[in-house]
Amino acid sequence: MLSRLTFKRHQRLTTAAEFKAVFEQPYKSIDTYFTLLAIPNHLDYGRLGLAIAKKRVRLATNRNRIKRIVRESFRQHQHQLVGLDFVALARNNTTRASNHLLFNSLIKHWQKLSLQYKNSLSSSSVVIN
RNA sequence: GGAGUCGGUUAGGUAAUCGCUGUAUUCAUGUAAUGCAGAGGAAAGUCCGAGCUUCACAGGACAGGGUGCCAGAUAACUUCUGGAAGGCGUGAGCCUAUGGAAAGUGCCACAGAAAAAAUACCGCCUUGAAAGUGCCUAAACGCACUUCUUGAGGUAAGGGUGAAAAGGUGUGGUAAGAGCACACCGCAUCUCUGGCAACAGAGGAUGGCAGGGUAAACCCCACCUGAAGCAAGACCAAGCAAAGCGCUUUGAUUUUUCUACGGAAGAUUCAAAAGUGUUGUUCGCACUGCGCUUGGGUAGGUCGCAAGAAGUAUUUGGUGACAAAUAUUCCAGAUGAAUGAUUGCCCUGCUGAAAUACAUUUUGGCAGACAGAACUCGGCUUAUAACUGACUUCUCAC
RNA sequence: CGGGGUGUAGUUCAGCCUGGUAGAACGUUGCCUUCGGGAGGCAAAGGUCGGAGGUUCGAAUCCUCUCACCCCGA
Repeated sequence: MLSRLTFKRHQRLTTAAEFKAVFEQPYKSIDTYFTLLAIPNHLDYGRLGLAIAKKRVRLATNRNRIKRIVRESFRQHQHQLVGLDFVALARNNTTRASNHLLFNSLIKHWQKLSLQYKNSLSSSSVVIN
């Protein structure tokens, strides 16, 4: 099913309740450009929400650019992001960085968060056993 | 070539791969495939003006707000076009809330005699008194002159100011002076001529001048103006829970208490205004409890939502803004918010190097701005890359 | 998206409506007091009034444009 790299509406967080859930007790990954939050969603695909604050990125053009980059990166790496809900938050430096830098940063975030998720899965299974 | 003024155009292109939103068609009805469409000149600031929607209505008077040379354009405007006047610039050009200060009120710091109707300080002039000096005389009177002295009158020429000082210059005139008179200039009023008008005119007549600035101070005059906004509003679905407090004034009636016997305070009943909405007040209109505090529920979907004061082309009218006619086109509709990412080649600009026929070629590097629709239009303002046209001025060459 | 408000010493605010001198408190610095510090007393410094134009003789104040920040709204 996930052989194609699509990004459809159901793969996005749309309601306030879904966003609130992610902010409750997430796995975090932070660097100079982004703060990423993630929780398990018990689905066989990943979902992404964007929270680019107007306070952090003042111009609408830049906000749109950052959102597109995050979505594009998520689309390309969605195979390793199954079963998680993500929320991406922008930081102060994000506006000044080039597209290339942002892509590299995001790749590291995906790896880190998916690793955390897998570790927690294995540890919980050990406890059950 | 330098400096500058006024416009105009475009908003990098293309290919490959992977995506996003809407819509049409197809089928196996889906997390599908294919086709088509998919940000701007400012989408921005929200500074104006409209459409549209709601508020039982958009009605009157006053208040409040806006605009302010004239004529026109427009659905409308604080916009635009053409013209007038004033100012700035060598010039091309640019700027101007540009009606009224002889309707009234206010303000004009400091300085200055005075900041507005000059009882006008100093000064100047005439003159009375006083004092002094000189002449004369026996002395006084008298005459002449003087004054850190003083009274009365005339005067607005001059006066270290100030942003601003009461028409200017000259001549006459006078005790000194003054539009007091005259000449020229300026000003005001009336008239004539041109212009739809603002206004213009070294046209004519009259007037000695009519009394500073400020109206983006109040104000007067003319014209305009209901309010809020698509989170307006309509519908569907889901859902809960209500509680407490307060509610004026006047008149009359009955009654209780206090009393300095005039009254005062409280309660009952009735009547009248009443309360809310209509920007403020009032009349009018509509509705009938209203206000405050605490608490509870939902924040999902559909419509509004894109064929319009629409775009493009041509013709005609007009100096122009613009209008009319004909033909033709359908051109974004998202909602934690689509319109993108990567790479190659080309294009444009800047810059380095090399070659030479000295303004071309080759090659390398960097850059490609400002910025993202959120109901829709017409403007204004601000941000901003490149190309390009016309004109002005300066320098050099011919 | 729409509506509204605020920008003045280092900080929190007056002054603006009604135009001519920018002021208060806290803080800072210096001196006094104390064995020393704190508290207290005295004195001083510190301002493009967010920015740019306009009106006026003169603008923190009036008008226009602009830049930040804040608040409210199904």
